[in-house]
Amino acid sequence: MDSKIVNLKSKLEIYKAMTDGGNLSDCPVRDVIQGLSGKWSSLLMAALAEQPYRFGELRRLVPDISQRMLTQTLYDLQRDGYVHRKVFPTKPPSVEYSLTDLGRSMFGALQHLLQWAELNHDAVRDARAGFDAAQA
Amino acid sequence: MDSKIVNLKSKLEIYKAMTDGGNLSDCPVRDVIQGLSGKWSSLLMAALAEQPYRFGELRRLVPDISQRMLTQTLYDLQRDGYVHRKVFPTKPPSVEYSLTDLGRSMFGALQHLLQWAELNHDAVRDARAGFDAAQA
DNA sequence: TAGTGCTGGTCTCTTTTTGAGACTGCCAAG
DNA sequence: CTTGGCAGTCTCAAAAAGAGACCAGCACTA
Repeated sequence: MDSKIVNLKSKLEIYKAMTDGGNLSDCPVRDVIQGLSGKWSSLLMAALAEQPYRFGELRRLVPDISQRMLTQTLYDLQRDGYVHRKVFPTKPPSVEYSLTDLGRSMFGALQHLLQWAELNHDAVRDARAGFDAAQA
Repeated sequence: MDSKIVNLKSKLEIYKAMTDGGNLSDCPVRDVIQGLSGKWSSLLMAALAEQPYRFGELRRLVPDISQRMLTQTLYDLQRDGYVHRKVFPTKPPSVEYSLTDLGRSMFGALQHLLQWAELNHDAVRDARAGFDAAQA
């Protein structure tokens, strides 16, 4: 049931990479993580990891995202090289979004976290409930 | 150099877990991911995975976080059960933050993503630069 | 021929979240 | 007696996100 951790850097080194020796505003690791830490990024990555989707399909698949945020999140994911945007010159034109190789590679890493969330969400729920009860 | 993926669910299943069969606003997986998707959560988790820190130490360690967001992010992480907050009754009282077992477990999963970011940030940078150039 | 709907968005307005920084109370050192 | 460290809170401004109207172009329908 455990997933093996192979060749990971020490925790110390990971943290160092995120502070980048003081050059905080330009730290590349934080820069990359920032792009993934939006509210909708991981959800859309998970959807597109399953299969390519069109704009309207994604909208129906994730009904509680606003059109504005769907547009913008897809734009950001495309800009960072995770998502490919292909326009078909039909009438009206349709647009298909799919993962790039880089996107699939990144999702391979993100997947661990999503998996953890699925396996442990009741522990988090319990912690939250207990904390709120103790505060009251 | 590759890290082995053991016993991961199919991509389809992960996405399904995030949509939870239509029960979107109450989906536990999205709920958990939401708590981690803040701007500072992963950075503070990485710091505390290295060693316990006090409030002021964290503030100096991450100089570009505002005091308000440091307080609030630590509060949220504590509420979700990842972080333990221990008050020492010195004068003035000092407060130490450390990871719980749940927090360490979660960081084990998060670590893959941080590691990926470190290994691939130049690819993302390149993609971004290329995209911006193409837009201009 | 007028109305309806689908395509993938943009625009504006309001609400929420975040950031910057002043302020608190307590105590110890200089 | 002023200064500084401790761990925050409070207020106000700026940025981000959400809600929903609106756009052009074409197909289908009545």
